[in-house]
Amino acid sequence: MAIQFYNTLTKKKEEFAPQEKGVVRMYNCGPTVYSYPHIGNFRAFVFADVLRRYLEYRGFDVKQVMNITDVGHITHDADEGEDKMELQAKKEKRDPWQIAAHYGGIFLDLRKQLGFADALAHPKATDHIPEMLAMIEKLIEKGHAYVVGHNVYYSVASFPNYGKLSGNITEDLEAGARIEPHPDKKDPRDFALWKHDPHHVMQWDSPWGKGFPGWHIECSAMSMKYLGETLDIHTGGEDNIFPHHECEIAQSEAANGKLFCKMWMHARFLLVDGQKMSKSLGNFYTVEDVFKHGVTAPALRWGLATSHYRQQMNFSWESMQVAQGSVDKLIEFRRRLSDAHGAATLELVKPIVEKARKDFERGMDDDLNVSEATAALFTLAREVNRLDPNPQAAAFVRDAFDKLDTVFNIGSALPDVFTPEEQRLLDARAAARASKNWDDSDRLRKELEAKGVLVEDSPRGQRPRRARK
RNA sequence: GCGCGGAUGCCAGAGAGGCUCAAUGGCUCGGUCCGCAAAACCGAAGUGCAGUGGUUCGAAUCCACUUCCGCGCUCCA
Repeated sequence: MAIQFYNTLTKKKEEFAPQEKGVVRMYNCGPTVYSYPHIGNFRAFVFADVLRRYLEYRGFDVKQVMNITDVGHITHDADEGEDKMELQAKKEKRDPWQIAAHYGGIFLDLRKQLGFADALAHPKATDHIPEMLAMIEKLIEKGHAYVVGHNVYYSVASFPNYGKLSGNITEDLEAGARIEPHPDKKDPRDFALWKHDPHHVMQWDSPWGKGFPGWHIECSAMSMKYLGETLDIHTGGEDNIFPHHECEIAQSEAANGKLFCKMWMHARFLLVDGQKMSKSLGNFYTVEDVFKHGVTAPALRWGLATSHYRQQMNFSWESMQVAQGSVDKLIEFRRRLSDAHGAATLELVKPIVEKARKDFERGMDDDLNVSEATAALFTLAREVNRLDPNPQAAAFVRDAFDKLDTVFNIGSALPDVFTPEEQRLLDARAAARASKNWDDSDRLRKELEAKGVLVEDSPRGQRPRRARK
């Protein structure tokens, strides 16, 4: 069966077929690094990572680029209000460059902690000013942009397809009464490509004077630089659909005369207690907050990844606990496979594995139906546990499971490590058990538990593992 | 106003005409194993797919209307 994804552009599921056989060019809208990323941000990023990993699982060479926006977002309109970077800089009494470096670093570190596959590049807007200027000049040449004073605007009227992604048309927007006439703009829908503002801290020279790039141009310029004029997949949060992605299409297609992207995929918002996460409601959690609650990185990953990306997901601490339980269960399954001593043969186990693989792929092929895919993993675990495989059969299952887990990547193959002190206590407990000294044995187990090491006894001796906390 | 998406068992959450009188986790109860604990496994319980009407031999699944909820419409992943 072919891989199908829901395309925001066509509003239906479509068979996925990249331009170049076996290669996927994917651009993910990344964070604006003005503050700590929250788990809602990470839902979109985890979605992008799982998508990338599944495509790799399916044998594609995925060229993935995720930008880091470190300039240019303005709090209100493309013309007024304060740049968020600069606002935060004032709060922290630092300059915007420091803010960008600081939070950008945190973002990359969290990616690592959450087990993200490395992207081909994480281009920063500030490193690509020349590319943006070149694109703006091209747009002016082609008559899609115009200069007013030291500012440059994109002329929406020059691009008839404007609105094809979001379905927004001018009249509707006006009905929403959000568009106000602007003295410099020929059309209220027009948006800034280059802005002049003497108060702005981050400034660059341009043919139109000192200024800074507009809100959308970075993604057009950078995706073209790293991935070419036509992308196979472009992802982002649902809020990016309009105006951000609509404007990207307008800029890129006007500049290059080519389709900008074939497949648009958007992750829906993460809600908290049924409402959108927002600072004013106080239901705003950073990744760190979640870790502080004792949720492990794999569990957060799992929790964010295993509800369908096009479905609003309701975050709760209970849902995190459920995710933790699921992850622990699968990790435990993986552990047992390394320690198998049952009787079931390879022949018995093979059809179970085959079925799991088939079900897993059928689910993921269908627009990343993660519920079906994870159900296959749990069924695999239960059926294999029931059979109790011999070492050879277990090794076969283990290899298959590890392959499947490259998609959700809960890190189940990572061994537990114990400190010398913990190892000493474990040895002592093993000795106590050998002489049936249950009092010492139980005492040592408690001691180990306090250190975060859980010990389970089996007919073949004790089995220690690190508590997932 | 315009445009999306949703309402499934105690909870989370799949299923999009018959193979599903509802996958998979969790929860509860009983059991196997077992020094204890844990894990694993086995079994049981519970409900009937928001409501109404329709299409059909047959509907969570299609159509219509109703009710409720969330999101977008230049801050946002």
